[in-house]
Amino acid sequence: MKMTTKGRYAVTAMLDLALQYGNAPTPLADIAERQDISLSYLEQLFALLRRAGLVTSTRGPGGGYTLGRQPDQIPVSDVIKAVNEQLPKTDQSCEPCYLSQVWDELSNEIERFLDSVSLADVLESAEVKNIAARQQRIFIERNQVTT
Amino acid sequence: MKMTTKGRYAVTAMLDLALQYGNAPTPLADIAERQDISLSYLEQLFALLRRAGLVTSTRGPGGGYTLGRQPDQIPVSDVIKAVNEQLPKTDQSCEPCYLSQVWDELSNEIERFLDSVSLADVLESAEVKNIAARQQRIFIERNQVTT
DNA sequence: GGAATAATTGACTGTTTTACTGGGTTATGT
DNA sequence: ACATAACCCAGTAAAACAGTCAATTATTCC
Repeated sequence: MKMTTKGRYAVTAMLDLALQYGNAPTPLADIAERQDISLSYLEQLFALLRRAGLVTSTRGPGGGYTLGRQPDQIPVSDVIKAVNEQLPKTDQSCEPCYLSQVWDELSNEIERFLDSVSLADVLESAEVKNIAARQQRIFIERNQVTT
Repeated sequence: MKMTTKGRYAVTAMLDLALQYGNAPTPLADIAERQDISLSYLEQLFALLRRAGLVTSTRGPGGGYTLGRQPDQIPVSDVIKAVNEQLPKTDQSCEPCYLSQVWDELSNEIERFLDSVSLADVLESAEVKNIAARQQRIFIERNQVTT
């Protein structure tokens, strides 16, 4: 799981869309102004988000973008992965450097956390910590069995 | 909390050092070979790590680097922050874009998680999930009070 | 049909970060 | 003295980031 400012832009824009959910499609120009992001940069990001099926588009006047699913059905991790998508992930052939794999485990732990947090969750800011707690209750159970 | 490959390099190298903890100082050349990282790049990273007090150095033959503290006293977050340290964090003057702040909360949640995971924890790979669980038990309590 | 809207596409630019190369100097143990 | 290894610095190719600009296409509204 990569955490960069690019992912931050994408998530912020998606949160904006989530706030408009249920209303008419939102033009990128509106998001650009509200979130202070360059319109053309948003276009790039939304091309990726659309390819990932996270948003649907409507052209013409009154058109714009809409969330592809309900805000509570879109994990933050999906948004981040959509804009970061680089495939060269697993480098085999590296026998002695299992330490990199140890790092990967840590990274996966974070990914699992973001898997469990939806856009709707994030919007109810105070709620975020509850989600963390709820999701980690699963960890506890998992470890009570394993350990 | 920024998660990049740079941080991954740094953490991997520090984990290598953690494995040698208690022995003689480890030359960067050894780490470079074992972890397949460019020596000069390691030098750059260790300059930052040393400035952060995470490692101590010994010059001359038989010299090298040693962890500044015990492996269980060094959180992963410290390592990542040490090599990423860029100060321009808080951009005030942005009144309407509270959505960015919402993202920050999420980012902080991850940072808190990595605060609670030490190098020693990471090494006992299986242990990582236990840490996650333990740390989140605190969240639960925190939220039981708050909610 | 014509005009405005807004997505879609693509090429192109400047800046920053990444990851690395290579050179040197300084300290230190043998 | 000499080898070792940290330290320091200058440069650099490639990538990622963030944005600009222009053109095209689909749609709605008049």
